[in-house]
Amino acid sequence: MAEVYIRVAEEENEEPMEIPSEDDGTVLLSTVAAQFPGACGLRFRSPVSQCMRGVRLVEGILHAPENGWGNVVFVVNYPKDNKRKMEEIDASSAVKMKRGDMKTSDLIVLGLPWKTSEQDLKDYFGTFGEVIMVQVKRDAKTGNSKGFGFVRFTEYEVQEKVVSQRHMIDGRWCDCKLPNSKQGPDEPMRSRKVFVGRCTEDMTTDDLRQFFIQYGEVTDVFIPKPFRAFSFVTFADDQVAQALCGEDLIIKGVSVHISNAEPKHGNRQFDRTTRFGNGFGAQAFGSSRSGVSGGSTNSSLSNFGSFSLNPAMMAAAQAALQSSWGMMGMLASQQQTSTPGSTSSGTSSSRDQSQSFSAANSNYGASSASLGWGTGSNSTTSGSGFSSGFGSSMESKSSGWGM
DNA sequence: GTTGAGCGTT
Repeated sequence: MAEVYIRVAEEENEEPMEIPSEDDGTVLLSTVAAQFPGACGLRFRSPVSQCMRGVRLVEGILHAPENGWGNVVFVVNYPKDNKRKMEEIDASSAVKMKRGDMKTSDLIVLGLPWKTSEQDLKDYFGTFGEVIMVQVKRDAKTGNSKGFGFVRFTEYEVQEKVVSQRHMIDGRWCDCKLPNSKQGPDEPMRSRKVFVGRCTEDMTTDDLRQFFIQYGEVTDVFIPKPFRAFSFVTFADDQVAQALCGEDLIIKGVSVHISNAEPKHGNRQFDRTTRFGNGFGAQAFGSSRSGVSGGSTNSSLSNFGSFSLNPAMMAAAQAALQSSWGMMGMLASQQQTSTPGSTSSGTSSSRDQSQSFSAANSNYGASSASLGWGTGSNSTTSGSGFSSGFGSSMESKSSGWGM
């Protein structure tokens, strides 16, 4: 049977990407999320009513509208669209807004194929917005690329977009970040990254990404190589990350432990515990919890008041609603296995430039196919325990976590 | 087997 694709785009007018449906005509949310990280649903403009309509979503499975998927371009829903109003009063974004003058800076582009040229970078990044400058760093003598470069945009919004996702450039996944030289005291980071302990060797970056996406948008997964039984998962939203700390989650039938990611060695950290001290009704935080993993929790819950809970609660609610991991896993395992060997993506550490896989969108996510984890019971992870990581340590991460 | 790469000649 011929494969059926549906057309999905981030915005109504953007160029759609084709996403494969399942044999039964449904589309897995995880398939959508593989291309649009953080996606939580789809909507489309009804040709009849001209209104946007939601696509039915049950247990992680998207069901076609009554007349089938057709040619309509479906638009991705993100949790933040629902959250935005609340986020506007969220402390962190309020602080961000307050700071106002957001200028662009050079971004380091890591993981470039050796062959990538400045023109290639310009062509690629030009699709995001106006590019002021690109560089590929090369060895002075040989002229060979060092595998990284820099890019700068005119618009800060574009920069934010670019750092928020990974980039397929000439067949390799690349990361764009603020360079070390630029992440100074004025770009503090609350930790969006968690440490995942007790990992097993068969957990791939895709496995982790697909698992953790149920809690919120995942921006990075790092698995040290060679195998070291732990990994790092970075979320778009620090509160999601913090909410997970302390949890024991079941991935592929294995209990992993989530805790704070410690600042990477070599990361300068400026101690800047006073950041919150002024301007906002923030005296409450002043009481320092300097340690990362302090013990006592319950006292600090009250401080943040109503708003701090929202993103994490959304995450929890989402997790509860999509208790479907067993099912998704089973469906995924019906897809054809492919992708010879490669455990794929992530911030892959092998600089094996020999990989020349076709950059075409083809079958990302197919690599998740082989996961046949038997338990249908991830639900154990969601209901309980989401409270534990809550109170502690939300406030302390004013900086130093630029990871 | 519970804390990760790589960071800018001019």
